Amino acid sequence: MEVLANAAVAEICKLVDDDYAVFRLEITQSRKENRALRRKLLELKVARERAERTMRERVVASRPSSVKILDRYRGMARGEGHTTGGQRSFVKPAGHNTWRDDQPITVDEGGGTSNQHVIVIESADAEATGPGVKQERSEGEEDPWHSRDIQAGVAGAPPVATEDPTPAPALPRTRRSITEVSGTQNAVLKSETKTLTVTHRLLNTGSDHRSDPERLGLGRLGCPPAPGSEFLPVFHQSQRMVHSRGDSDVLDTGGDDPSYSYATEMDPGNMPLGLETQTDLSRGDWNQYNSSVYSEGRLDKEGEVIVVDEVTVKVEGDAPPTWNADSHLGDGHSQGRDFLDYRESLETDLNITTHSPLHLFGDHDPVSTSMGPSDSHSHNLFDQVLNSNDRARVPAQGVGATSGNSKEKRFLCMFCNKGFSCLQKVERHQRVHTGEKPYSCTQCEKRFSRQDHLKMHLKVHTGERPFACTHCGKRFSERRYLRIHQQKNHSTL
DNA sequence: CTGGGGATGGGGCCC
DNA sequence: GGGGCCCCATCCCCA
Repeated sequence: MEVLANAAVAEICKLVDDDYAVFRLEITQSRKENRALRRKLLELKVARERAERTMRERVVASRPSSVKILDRYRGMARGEGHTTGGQRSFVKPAGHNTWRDDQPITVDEGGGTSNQHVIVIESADAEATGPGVKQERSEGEEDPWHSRDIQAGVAGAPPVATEDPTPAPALPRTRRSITEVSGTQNAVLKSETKTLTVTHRLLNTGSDHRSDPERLGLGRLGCPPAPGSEFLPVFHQSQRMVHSRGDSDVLDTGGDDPSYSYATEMDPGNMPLGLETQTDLSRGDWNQYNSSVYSEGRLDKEGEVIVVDEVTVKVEGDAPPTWNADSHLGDGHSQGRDFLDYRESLETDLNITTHSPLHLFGDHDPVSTSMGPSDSHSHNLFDQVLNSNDRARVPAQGVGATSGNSKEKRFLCMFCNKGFSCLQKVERHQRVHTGEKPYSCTQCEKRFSRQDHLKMHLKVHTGERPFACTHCGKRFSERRYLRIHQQKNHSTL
């Protein structure tokens, strides 16, 4: 037994290491690409400045009245600017000859300095060149994989994002950038700036559906259409605990934070940027695992493919993460720390509108499943999800989860694609996958995913047996027991 | 093996 | 429409 366990652990570790190596390779490639882009940008800038200078001299010679304007522009380009318009320039950090990943990019805007954070999620076929995360750094960030903060702009005004006016070119490599500037003026910059590219395919259930949000019916970042009805994959994150007893379960770190409870559905018209965070989480190597998970769900409803390839993540701020993967990871797997930290950085910002259930899958590292809420339970989340999928899939194969025979089931579980008629149901259902058990018994600390289950459980403590047999007087805690009892013992009566 | 009982997931109804 | 609740089915454990 022990030998088997050790062998299993060794295999798991090997898988982790392999995946980590792949991931690191992708990171490296992405960084290289990012550096190249930065260099290119710098060259363009220099060339433009030179051209402007030339033009300025020419204008000075002909129209002295233009000097002021051009000087102003020039100054702006150097980062001294006082522009109020759309012209912005990057200021190359002093002392560096080339752009590096960790260099801040200062966006001079209106005399203030803003941080420029852009993440572009490009189509999945970029995988051919290595599905990497090309991260653009901003001030205060030390390492892209430790980039802690993704703010979806939930609080306050909705995030303003401007898509690149030029329509995304057709495949194979569509790219769209949405730039947000977190700074004094919260202005929106178009992405003539550098972009951070994240390759991702979310919920690609296998078909070769490409990543045109419009085609997918996402609008800007919305919900994909589905044949016959609106299918809304629901991303859900609910509160951790309702009746917290302060137990030490590793996954209750978010329990006391009221803001930890939120649920979001991908709404075509109101798609918060949190979605992007979500999608970002599952990019890269996760796809490997995701595909296996989602393909299970796909068995139910072939053709109901949800693909989100191009989404944008807003990165800003310096808010520290509230949940550290360190506390959830055993030692000996620190190789994946960066990986996990990055993931956590995307997840733990409480302002993120949506919360990726994928984080519960973690990477396809079974060891990491200990991060799941079900850690304290008899089986890990990995098994739980798969088993749950199997279970949930059964009824869906019948009439079809979205066939709408009785009631239109337009809310799709993003884990298994199972359809539900209302949002609460799918949120409730998704706890099967996430392992969330927000309802805790105050008597025995047992937890439940549903309130009614907790209520039922409480009868164990109270000894409540409200259902009495009218024939023999025997009492039962649930009606079903009474019915079974009566069928067996009093069926002839 | 069987029955009782706890846990859990889905569907439906009511407010 | 959402939340709460109930009913039902199923799985599992245990005596």
